[in-house]
Amino acid sequence: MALAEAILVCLTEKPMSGYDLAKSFDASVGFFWRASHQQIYRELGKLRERNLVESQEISQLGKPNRIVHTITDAGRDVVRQWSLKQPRMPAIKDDLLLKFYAFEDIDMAAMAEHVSHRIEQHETRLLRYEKIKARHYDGHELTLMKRGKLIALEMGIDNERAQINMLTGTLMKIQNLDAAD
Amino acid sequence: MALAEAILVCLTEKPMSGYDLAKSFDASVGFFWRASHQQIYRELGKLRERNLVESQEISQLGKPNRIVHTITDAGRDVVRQWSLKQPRMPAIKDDLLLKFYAFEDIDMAAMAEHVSHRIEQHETRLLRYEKIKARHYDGHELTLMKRGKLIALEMGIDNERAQINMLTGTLMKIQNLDAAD
DNA sequence: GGGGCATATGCATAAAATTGCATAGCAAAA
DNA sequence: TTTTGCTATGCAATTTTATGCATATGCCCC
Repeated sequence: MALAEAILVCLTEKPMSGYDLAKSFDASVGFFWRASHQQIYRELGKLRERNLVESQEISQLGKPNRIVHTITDAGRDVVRQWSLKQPRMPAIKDDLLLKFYAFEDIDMAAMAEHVSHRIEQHETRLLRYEKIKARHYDGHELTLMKRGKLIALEMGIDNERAQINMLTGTLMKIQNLDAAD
Repeated sequence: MALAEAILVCLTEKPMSGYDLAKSFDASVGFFWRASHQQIYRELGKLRERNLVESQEISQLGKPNRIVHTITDAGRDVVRQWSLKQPRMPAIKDDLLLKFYAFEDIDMAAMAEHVSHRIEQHETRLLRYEKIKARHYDGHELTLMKRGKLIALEMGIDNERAQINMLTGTLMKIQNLDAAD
């Protein structure tokens, strides 16, 4: 249900087309809310019907027309109301953790591989977030909106660091296990 | 798709009824894979059709009959194959993080409330995991399967601690922001 | 004797998410 | 010159997840 809110939140910053939103989801919001362009287009239709966004077609030379969506006052109201509600605990669905539960029926070398790979992915993300922080926040004047985003970004950075630590520890445990046999 | 595998993994330990599985999902596996009993019953039907589990009805006095499901050799094979595949990065969907992106349209007191509440939830979980560890693992002889589960449990514990740290830092940032205005 | 709780399984429906397909024009590289 | 990639939007089908309802028995407590 909160895809609607995720889109509205993005539009509080500036009007965007579906394509912009999809990119935005890939780049920034995507860390904590993933959505495909199909989902976004469908949801935009619903939002328009509920009068939470207004849509305007803009002609472009050499490119297909773009439809730019602007959040309405009613849309902002929905965001405000939603912000008061308790966010629910995110449901984790992690294949990797699950594999530890089948330790007897599993290839241990593959398992170590998986963990190493996961560490690399978190390191890539960490690097990306740190670059964003350095480029867009350090030494910049911060509006209230930017402060909020910065906090979220720093939460992301903290989280990546924590994951890397945890997984590094896990990798050592697996290797010790291997040595003991 | 991996609900099937989650169930099979649980059944590698011992045969269980749908009800047992649902409880198991609530208690242990549930940290990284949540599923309702309806989902589980439906999936069990599919697993039976694919001959990955065998089901046997057992009469009980005073209680409804229970249907106990046992993993087959084919089922174990599926688990083994699945364990070789790279687990995908879990998709995070977190309302709370999203709210930081709408900082201008949001009630700051409510925000602090949300973060505090989230901290409490993580503390509750942490306590539960530590209890399980003390009761079932510390000072016990560890089979290979138990070692795997212990690693997963310790990952859970690490994770809860990290979340609590992160959120505590976040709470302070929000309060400083408030004081600055 | 009634209400609530735990055991035990399942259907029906609705909402949400994923995946594949389709279109269409321009630009740059191979 | 063909292919690849980016901009830009969307339908259709399927899968997954969530929510509410339905049933049946027995236990414990008030």
